[in-house]
Amino acid sequence: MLAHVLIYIYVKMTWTAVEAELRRVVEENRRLNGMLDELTRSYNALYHQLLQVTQQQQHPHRHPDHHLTMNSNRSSLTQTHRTTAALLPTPSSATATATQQFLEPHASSTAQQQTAGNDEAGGGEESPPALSSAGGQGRMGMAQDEMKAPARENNGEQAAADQLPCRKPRVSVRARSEAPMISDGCQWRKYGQKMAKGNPCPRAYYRCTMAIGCPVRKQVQRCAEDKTVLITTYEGNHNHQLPPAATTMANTTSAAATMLLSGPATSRDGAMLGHPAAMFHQSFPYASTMATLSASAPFPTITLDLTQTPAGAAGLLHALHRPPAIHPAASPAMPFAVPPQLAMYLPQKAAPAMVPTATAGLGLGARHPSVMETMTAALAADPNFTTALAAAISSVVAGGAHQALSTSTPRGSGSGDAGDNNGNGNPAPASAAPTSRSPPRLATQSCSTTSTT
DNA sequence: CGAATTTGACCAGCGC
DNA sequence: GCGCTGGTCAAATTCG
Repeated sequence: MLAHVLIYIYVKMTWTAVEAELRRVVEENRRLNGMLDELTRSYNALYHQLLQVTQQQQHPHRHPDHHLTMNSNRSSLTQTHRTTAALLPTPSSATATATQQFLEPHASSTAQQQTAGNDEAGGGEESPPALSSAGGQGRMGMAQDEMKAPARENNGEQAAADQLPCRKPRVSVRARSEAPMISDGCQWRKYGQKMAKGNPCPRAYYRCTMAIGCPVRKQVQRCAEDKTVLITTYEGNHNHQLPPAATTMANTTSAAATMLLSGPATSRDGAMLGHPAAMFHQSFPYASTMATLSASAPFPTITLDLTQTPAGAAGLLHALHRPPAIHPAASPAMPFAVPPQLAMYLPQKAAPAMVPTATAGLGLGARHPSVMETMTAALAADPNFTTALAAAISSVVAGGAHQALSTSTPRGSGSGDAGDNNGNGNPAPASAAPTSRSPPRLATQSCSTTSTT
């Protein structure tokens, strides 16, 4: 009898917690919907402005200079592939296309094909199915063309890419690490080392060996100014399934890049008020200090700087776990897409992985501690964060990840998902309300990093 | 002995 | 055209 009463009380409490969480999620969802409407309206306005400008100017080669703001880059790069906004199907898809094109001509062409049935094939190069399909299929599709060109033939592909106005984009991660190379879950084989100009430290070249013919390369180099800073630059798309550890890093970079692409540079542009960039930047003002995008020729490069102030790093981590909703695979309704380049890191199974209210960080960290070591390094200096981290570890150790997922412990452990969310590494937007950046979230993120140290 | 790393050579792009 | 630089290759070497 007593057991029944206890069970009843337990269920009651749990239900109350669930209800509270549900209300919060609904509220957040409403807020995001409003944001989405706002974005759509802004894009419509911008689209018409762009059309007007295009009609007025009629300049085929408008932006020969690569050193432009991100806005300019997008437009110029887009125009390089196709003839300006006249081809842009709809404001929303156009934006996605522009973003994709900026980073990956291959995928952009696909996106264009899908949206407008236009088969320009992105300036002549082959156009794999790419990101059109959600998650891993998209990635695998993207890699198909590259699979055709193992080893040597990659040169040919690269040569073809070289002819493109927009070469393969890169994702660069700056992090403090004593290790010669950060562990990102993939297997790499060193194939070269060079002394780069202006840096006493050699630059090492690695290629992914997790699959035959995987075209992904990465460069590792220590920062000249601060040799404790390790700069890792990724290039290319994997043609194979990524281990969860790899997807972790991937999610980090992809989320940051997504945020970035819609962010800093554009927000500087007054005309872009209402742009998702501006909006996201309002939410994550620190992002501009943590991530930068450079389209300086020939590689557009997204740089994630995890070496800066702990507060900023923590903020970035917050942000990194927020944008999943803007990933096309996860939320096709959003008007802008994750960069295909970064999509290589995205989870193979996007939808199932999107566990609501789950904080990616915990799952990531719980599974692959070493992956987040760079962030750990950046964050370790913050005492408050360390405290939160310790709390998170305690809760996880005590309750277990899955229990943490259950709503029996309303907020704190509720943010933890040590489960499959990893594949995605991103929490549902509902759990990522800017206003509800609760310590548990921080803690869970830190948790992922702790195990690395 | 096979796999991984090292390292000098080669090639292509770019600026002058 | 020439030199510089980044990126890659492949033979030699090292490692497990």
